[in-house]
Amino acid sequence: MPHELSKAYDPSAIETRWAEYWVKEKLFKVETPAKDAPPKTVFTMLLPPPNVTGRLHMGHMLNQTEMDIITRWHRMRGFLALWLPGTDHAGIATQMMVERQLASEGKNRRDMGREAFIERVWEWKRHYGGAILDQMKRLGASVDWDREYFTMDEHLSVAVREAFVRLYEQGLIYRGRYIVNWCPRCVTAISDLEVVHDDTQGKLYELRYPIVGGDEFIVVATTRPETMLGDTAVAVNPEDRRYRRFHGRKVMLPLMNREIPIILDELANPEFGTGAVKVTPAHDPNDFAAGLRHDLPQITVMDEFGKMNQDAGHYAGLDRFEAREQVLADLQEQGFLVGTKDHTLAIGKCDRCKTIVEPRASTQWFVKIQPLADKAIAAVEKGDIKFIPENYAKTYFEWMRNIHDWCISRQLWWGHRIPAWHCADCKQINVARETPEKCSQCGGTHLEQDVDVLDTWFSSGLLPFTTLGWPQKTRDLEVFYPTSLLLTGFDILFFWVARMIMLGYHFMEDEDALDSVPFRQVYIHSLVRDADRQKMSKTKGNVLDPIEVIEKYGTDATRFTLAAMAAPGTDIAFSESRTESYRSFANKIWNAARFIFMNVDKAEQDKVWSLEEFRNRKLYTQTEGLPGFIAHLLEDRWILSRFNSVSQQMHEALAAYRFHEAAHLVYHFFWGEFCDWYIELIKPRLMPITDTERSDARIAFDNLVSVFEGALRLLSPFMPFITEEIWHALYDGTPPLKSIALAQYPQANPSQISAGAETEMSILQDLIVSVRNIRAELKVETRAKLPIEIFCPADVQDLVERNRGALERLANVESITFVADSLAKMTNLRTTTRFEVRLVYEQKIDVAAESERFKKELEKYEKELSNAERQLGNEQFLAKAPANVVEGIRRREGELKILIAKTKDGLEQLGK
RNA sequence: AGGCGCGUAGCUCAGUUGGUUAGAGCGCUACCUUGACACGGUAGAGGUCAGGAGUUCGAGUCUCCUCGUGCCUACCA
Repeated sequence: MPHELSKAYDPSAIETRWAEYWVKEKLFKVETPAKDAPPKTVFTMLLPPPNVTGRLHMGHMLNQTEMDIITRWHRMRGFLALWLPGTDHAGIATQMMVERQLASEGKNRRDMGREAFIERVWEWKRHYGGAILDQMKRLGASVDWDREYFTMDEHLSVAVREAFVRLYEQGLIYRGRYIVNWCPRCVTAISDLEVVHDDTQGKLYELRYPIVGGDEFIVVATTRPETMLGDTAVAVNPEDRRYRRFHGRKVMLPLMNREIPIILDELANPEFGTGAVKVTPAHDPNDFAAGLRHDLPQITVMDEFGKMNQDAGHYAGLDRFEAREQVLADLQEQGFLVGTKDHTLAIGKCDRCKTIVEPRASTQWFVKIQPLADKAIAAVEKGDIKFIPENYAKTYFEWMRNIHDWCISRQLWWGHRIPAWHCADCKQINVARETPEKCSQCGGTHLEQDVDVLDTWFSSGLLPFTTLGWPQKTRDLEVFYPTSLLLTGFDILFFWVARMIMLGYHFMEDEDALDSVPFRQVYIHSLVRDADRQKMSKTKGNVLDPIEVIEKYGTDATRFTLAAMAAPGTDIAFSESRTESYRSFANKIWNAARFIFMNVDKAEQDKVWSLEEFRNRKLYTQTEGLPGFIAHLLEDRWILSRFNSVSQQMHEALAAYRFHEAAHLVYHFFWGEFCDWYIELIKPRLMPITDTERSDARIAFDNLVSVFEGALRLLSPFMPFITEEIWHALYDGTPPLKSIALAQYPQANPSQISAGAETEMSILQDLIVSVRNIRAELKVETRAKLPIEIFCPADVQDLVERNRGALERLANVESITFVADSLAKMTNLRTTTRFEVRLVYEQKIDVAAESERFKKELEKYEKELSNAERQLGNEQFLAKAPANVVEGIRRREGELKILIAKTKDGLEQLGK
């Protein structure tokens, strides 16, 4: 038996099967086109590489669903669509993960040594690193798995070294001692972006420092009293008169009994606190800068673990927070603590482990960012890169224009090791692509590679071109760069997007690429929140696991939910009730298929219709409309018109990344038009008896299957699984292509759009709904067929005559009588501007309810009429509004007058 | 401190350049197991678009203010 579809739609029974099939058959593999190959329009997109330690969350799923819809759409439109997947080695995150694992075995990395540890991480990666990509396969992501990359792959590592060396040679990478954000738990420097700020209730302590050679004091304020151990000055503002007498004096630093100068510096803001500020150059960025201006010594009082060191006097060995308490106690005891105030401050914490970050002077590698930023700003200003929604460009500019140099060295083991070798003999730094044999300056051979690794984002910032083979001049780079689109969340706008723009622009300009931007468009999607609009977070415990949702409702329904809720620029409050309803939608599609297949099978048996002939028409290769569609009857002309209108609108929606609009369009078309009306209208034609009927049935089947097949293609990027399953079944398991994903996406054929058919259909629908409506109102028994009377103009009468059967069947009508006079004074009536229809039914009606309804209607009409009249009476309006708007209102005014008169008649009649 | 966003039906959300009667899903009410589907069908109720002022012939849509709410950025001790 052909067309086998199980009775109930069960996503779990089909989805894993197709997911595996797509991967196994390498359906989305993209061969590099040969030089002399006929040119094809190319669509390239990079998957934002998830952390290799990652597990799929709703944000990923939204991101990937949107990317997949866009990629599948382009592929079906005939583009050479390359979607490149991969994972990120995620320095800190991965190292932490493995360290935790080691800890549970009672080991730690320092005991193991660097090499053994790294080997252990690789081992971990081999075992667990593919998890998130396996989850992706389950989503149906149509990536080219043969091109999967890992940011620590050999060829990507070569590219990273190349990029580093070039930037160094260009003077855009330097090494120096500066204040950086230091995480004492991760024991590494982190960039500004990796610090998250939390408003915290803290204290502001006021300390008094005695002036040397007198009995006066100067009072300074601090939130981190333990750093006073490293103070090397006190600053006052040169303009601040209060402290004029202290200019040139020194203070005795309490506890440490060290004389330190009073300096004059803008650092001190006379408006804040006492106007005097302690200066700790080794532990505060502002103080650090002031220290350089005044040539102050830097005294580091903490070690890399956040413990006080030997320069912290007898506090050495204490943890920084213990030291704080101890210092305060001692200051208090010795009378130097003069005040404690509540103070809220945005305290910086490590993005990874939430440990309070310690600003710390240390030697690090930096990228001199301004020259790169300038070009990257220009690229967006010029429109070479477009942000969608546009307002993200603002955020981008805001950040780029206030950018600081980028600290790219990390004191980790897992990552790309910095390609710099220190000469033990002459201290020369040798930056090189390959491990150097001897020092370039002194020729010595005692070279040690720098121990630091690069910030993870340094390598991911290069991906748009390194994944295509850079630094070699590959054919891939020629064909696929620049990528077409970057689709990602705003949370990595600065981390990743901005850096890709800076680095892509920089390096690909070097390559003299025709277009050096890494991507032409950036679509920023919104955050997926929970049903209560709360941000999903592990600590809140409100994280929805996409895999669980998929298991409950199916991947298609979950994908569709995300697409349907993904209006650009607004967050998504994910609600399972929506997913439930889209599972119903999938079920509807399933059952429509079953209905069609059931009839098709019978028609084939009866030799009424032939799948083979249908197959030969090759609809799936057609780009425009539904070729071969024969439309004499209204429902056929109408559904063809609707199909093309919807195709057109979907194209516009997808081109603008308006996923929710596209989803709603296809949903409404399939359910509200194709199923609710078209299938219902066509049903009688599917069971022919006479020869005439048989020949019409052939047309009916052709049309039914054509529209259905077209609708599957429209739906396919959104719901790839169910459409694949049904499409294969439609062709008896031997489809003309390996996948619906390789078929053509329907595009509108304007000549198949018929305003006339759509208008006529809407009148017929109104008529049917009106009769049903009267029946419901009168509580007519469901099965009872009743006569109706219609008063209407000749064209509507003609329309009804042509579709008499449909009206009778769908509205449960026994007979139709056209009357010559208005029915306005009759009961059981519905009135529109095109017709009056009355149900012939002798039964007491609920006069009160009926007149209530009339009154309500009347009120509505009158309000609208007064609005219309007001506008039409306004000369300004007539003069300035466009003609079609005026004309529309004028026409509506006429209609309203008629409706009001008729409704009044009806009311009067009820009164009798 | 700056910047961005949100407030539309009971709930969750749409509503692109201002233009005729503001939509969807869920929920709710009534009826219906009709040969694809109760994950269904038919009909229905439900909104002074947070509040105020302004621009305009015309504002859910543009401007300003107020209230409520969320987020991002920032080196104020």
